Amino acid sequence: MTGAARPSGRTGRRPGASDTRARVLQAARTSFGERGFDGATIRDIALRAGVDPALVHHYFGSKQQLFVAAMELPFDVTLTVPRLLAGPPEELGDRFVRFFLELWEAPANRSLLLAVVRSASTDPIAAAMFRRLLAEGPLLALAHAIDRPDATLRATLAGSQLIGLAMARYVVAVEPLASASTDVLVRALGPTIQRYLVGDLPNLETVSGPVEASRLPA
Amino acid sequence: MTGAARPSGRTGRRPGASDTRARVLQAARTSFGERGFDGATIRDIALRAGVDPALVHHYFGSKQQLFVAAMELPFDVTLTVPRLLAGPPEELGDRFVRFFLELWEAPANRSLLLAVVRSASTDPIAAAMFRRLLAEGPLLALAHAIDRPDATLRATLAGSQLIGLAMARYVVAVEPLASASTDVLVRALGPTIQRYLVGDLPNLETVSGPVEASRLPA
DNA sequence: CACGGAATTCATCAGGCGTAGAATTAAACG
DNA sequence: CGTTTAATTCTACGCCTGATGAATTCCGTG
Repeated sequence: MTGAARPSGRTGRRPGASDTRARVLQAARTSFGERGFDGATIRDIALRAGVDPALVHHYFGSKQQLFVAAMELPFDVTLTVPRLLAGPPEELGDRFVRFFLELWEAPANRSLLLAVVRSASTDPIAAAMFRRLLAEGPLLALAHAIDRPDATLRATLAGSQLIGLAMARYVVAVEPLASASTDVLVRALGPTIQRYLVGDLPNLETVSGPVEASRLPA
Repeated sequence: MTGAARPSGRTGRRPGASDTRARVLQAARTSFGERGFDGATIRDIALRAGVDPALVHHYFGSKQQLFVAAMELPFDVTLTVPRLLAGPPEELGDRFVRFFLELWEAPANRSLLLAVVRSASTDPIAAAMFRRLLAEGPLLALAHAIDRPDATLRATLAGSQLIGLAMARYVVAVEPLASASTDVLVRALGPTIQRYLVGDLPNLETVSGPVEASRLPA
């Protein structure tokens, strides 16, 4: 335990160094992660950080700005792309699923990711983050690196499966998915991701024929 | 347009027959669908129904009870199971994906389904509905009808892919998934669902060996 | 040691929320 | 026609929310 840090009782600046800003950010991630953007309250976040609610505003301005600040990813996702591409190409799906699960299993990331997913359903800014993670993150980079047609569609297809896994396993905790081991999930989902990214997706546009032609501007 | 039905202005019972209850339910579905349980307000629902907010309480008691009443499925899902089992077994995945998409594309169901998904992230009752739809709905019935091991895991795996599709396509509208045609999606997701339900999922429990044994009570 | 600026709290505001009860009107029933 | 019952609105309470501005205490610099 970090020792729940109650409000100071006395007014004015506290003696000693201050990691308050970081504590507020962590409290925000926890609260947003548990209740989503709308459900979380500045008062609750301040309480968890052991701080007066007004201080949160002093640091971050508004609830939205606090959310944006708290949702900054603590690492660079693009760095993971080469690591995923290394290794046998036919196991790429497995590697990605494992990477995705390790991301979620780490407690440091967990509440942040939960917060984005929980909030994306109702908050437009969170929805934009969500869309960016799913459609412009490492999935798209991978899909482009593998040089097959329909890269963006492939990336979002894979993303949809992974988001569904996150929803079922972490957000609403559907059994037996929620308690399944990482290995089981890799074996179950790996081939799916593999097929979406590099496999044959039959006739994705051929059938609807003239549609694309008419979509082109003159 | 249904002709936005403003509040009557005069107090007391209105002359003529009254479809108010149904209009409130429909307004509730729309509002819950757009903003989720927390985001929707009784005042907004009443406004859409052209009615005083107090009437909503008079009919349904509380916001939670209104939600439950509004989320009643307008059809019997179990009836669809035999229809899905009929036809070539190797196309079962395709049929299910098509069935799922038709469900969502119908405007009558759309807002209701959106409401459940949007609310499941934060409201426990909605989360329970969500879990029930995903783990006890037609997917589980199908998985049991096909007689292979790990039926519940198979059902939730398929469910996770479909929920992910719903999130990406309908809730946050990730392109190009949101604009993809039904046919494209059936061709892309059909084989995934097929594999989850009836395919070979290698070594799902063999590896972790003693785990289940020790889980059994004496 | 003096002083400016940063950190922290207090008190408070205006607004929206779910909910409750009383009052009013129309329909249903005998 | 009289009475009961259902439908509808009005008014309002109490609570919680995000936000603001002034007051207090400490740190850092000269």
